[in-house]
Amino acid sequence: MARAATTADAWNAVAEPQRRRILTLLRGGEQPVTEVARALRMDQPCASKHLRVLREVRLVRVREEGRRRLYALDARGLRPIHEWVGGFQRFWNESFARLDAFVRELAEEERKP
Amino acid sequence: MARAATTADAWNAVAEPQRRRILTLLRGGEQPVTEVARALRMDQPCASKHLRVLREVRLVRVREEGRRRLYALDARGLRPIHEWVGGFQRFWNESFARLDAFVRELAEEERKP
DNA sequence: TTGACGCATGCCGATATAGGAATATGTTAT
DNA sequence: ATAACATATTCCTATATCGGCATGCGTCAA
Repeated sequence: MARAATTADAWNAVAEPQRRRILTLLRGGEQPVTEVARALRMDQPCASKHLRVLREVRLVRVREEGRRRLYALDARGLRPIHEWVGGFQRFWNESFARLDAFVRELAEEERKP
Repeated sequence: MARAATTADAWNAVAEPQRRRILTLLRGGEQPVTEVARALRMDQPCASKHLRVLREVRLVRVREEGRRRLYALDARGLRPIHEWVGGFQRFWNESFARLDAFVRELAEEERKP
């Protein structure tokens, strides 16, 4: 079995930094492809392809307006990610506490060997 | 350019469901490889490889104890993900009509700084 | 010492990228 | 009808998976 497709789910789609930049940009409102490309300094086919991935996992919606296609954010698919990661919240604070304790321990041993 | 390595960052590491299951399991405390494999019904080499990825992106730490290696959660790398996704929180509960309103609000604030 | 155990790594195969260039499709304007 | 514009798609190449399976390599026990 190969690696999961980027279109498999929001997790895979969002693992790509360019696509995250697109989503961030779209928080400012819907944008046509060319504008996305210009704002993020990528060429148009590249933007189209990333937007397609985002569309397939439903993180963006498209609206046709004349010859342009306006892409808009649909962040609902990010919610499960936020919730899953949120389940670790207490562990990253705890990690700091443990690390601090460990570091102090080391310093203590250093002082009186 | 090919797709980013799974070891490129926490985003890519965590895009794989099996690895997410491992992290969830490790919230219950450190575990040796075989135990991870048993609990998640994967074979040992598979567990080892996933754990290696998680180790390379520093989402887990290893501690050697005799012939076993105890893997422990280090959730700090999840924090940036939580924060980034959290930036979209206001966008997923609201209906899209409200979202439009919000966008206009932003534009308004932009106009008069 | 000889196994048995715990774990990591190597190889294979099928699949899927991301970006770049060229091109196809479709819409508006002249 | 034709040109200009906006977007999507196709072809290409290099690279990296993920799971199975076999194997290598320390470490502990009899």
